[in-house]
Amino acid sequence: MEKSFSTLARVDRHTTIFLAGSRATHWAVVTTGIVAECKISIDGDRRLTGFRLPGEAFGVEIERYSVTSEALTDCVISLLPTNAPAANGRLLAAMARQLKRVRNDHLLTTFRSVPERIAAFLVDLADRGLGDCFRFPMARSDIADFLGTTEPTISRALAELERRGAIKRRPGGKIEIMDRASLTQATSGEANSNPFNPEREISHA
Amino acid sequence: MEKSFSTLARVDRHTTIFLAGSRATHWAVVTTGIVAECKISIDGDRRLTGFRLPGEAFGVEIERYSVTSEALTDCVISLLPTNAPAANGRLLAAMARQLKRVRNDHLLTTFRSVPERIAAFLVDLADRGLGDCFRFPMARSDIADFLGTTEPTISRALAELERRGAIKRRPGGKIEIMDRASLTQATSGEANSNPFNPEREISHA
DNA sequence: CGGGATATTGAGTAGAATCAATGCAAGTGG
DNA sequence: CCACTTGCATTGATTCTACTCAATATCCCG
Repeated sequence: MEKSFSTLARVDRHTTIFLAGSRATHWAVVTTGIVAECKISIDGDRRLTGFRLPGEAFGVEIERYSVTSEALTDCVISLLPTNAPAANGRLLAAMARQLKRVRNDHLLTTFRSVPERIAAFLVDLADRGLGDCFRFPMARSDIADFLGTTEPTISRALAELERRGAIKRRPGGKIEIMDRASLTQATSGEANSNPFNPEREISHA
Repeated sequence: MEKSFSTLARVDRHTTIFLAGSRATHWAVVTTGIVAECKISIDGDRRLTGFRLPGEAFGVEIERYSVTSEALTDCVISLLPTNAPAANGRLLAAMARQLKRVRNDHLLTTFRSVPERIAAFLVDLADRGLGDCFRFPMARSDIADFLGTTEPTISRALAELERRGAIKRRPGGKIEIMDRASLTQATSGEANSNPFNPEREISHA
């Protein structure tokens, strides 16, 4: 793999990194912190469409950004130019991965009940590198925004999942996944691994 | 624009065109008919993630397809090879458009109430070439599947929108958009055009 | 040890799902 | 050519999930 020109940048919490509608000159990879992709309506309503964890890309578009990328925590990101002919194949590969990720984000929000969505979200985060015992790296309000629900309902859903023995709440706000099967079958009623994913993403560029 | 090798294919209703998980050798553009992208779980649960109308592309991926593409009606599609080095820029452009479309599909499903989602969906279809008076090109059950609701609820939502004067049901199952503003403000509470779209897609390859 | 933000719990209610029945339209065979 | 069948859409009655508004608890930081 050839070396391409990337620059590291430090970004404060709540900073807009790429603005929807503006020219897509760069794309980026999260080094540390959490970035959210979102749409913001005229009246200030914000809708999160996905989270980007360390190692994941965002802003992978041509022409103009279709979503706003915002740092949910203090972040370090790696910026790459969109128009670098030498790295064209790389942009294509990144965009293909991005497409799969966006589809996955979408899928997580399609489950009918909130406990199902939370369960799927937990498994997704675990598989994306957080492991089986972690603290949510983003606020409840952000999760609620992404999953199309509210903070109280998230709390209740977590309580419900704990009652079922699927998870356990640990001190420090940590959540441990105790019974993966019961979490994934909460999302399908039958199968014992995420039934919608033909193959899991293994690595990131 | 250079000529690229595409082949036309006729596809019967309910046929799977690309299967999630299989090798992505081709992508395609709908010529006539309606194609749906969906995820299918082990237990047969189907979840539609988006509709592709004439002129729109689907299956634009590398390596493997992450969703299944299925003909909802009898279709004619135009197939293009994924690995055609001469048309690499074309694939990138198609994928970038696809990414925007998938994001838009996702966004349509994020509105909290069903009337909001239906309203946004109506405006979206109108803007994607169906105009202001059309018959839904797909079954109610497919719309329900896509919008995360049920057929009865769709009927009620349409009745509600008609009561508000936003739409009018015409003979032959047609629906006419009477008051676009009231439809779009049903999706935000304030603004008078889709508040989430920084720019509308104008053309297709 | 306070104080502010964040998270959980509680009571009441609204919206949508469910189950079931009816309406409607197009196609088929007698 | 009309009755029947079949698939699709709408309407109705009930149940239940999850939202809302509010209060309380917990965590983290100075």
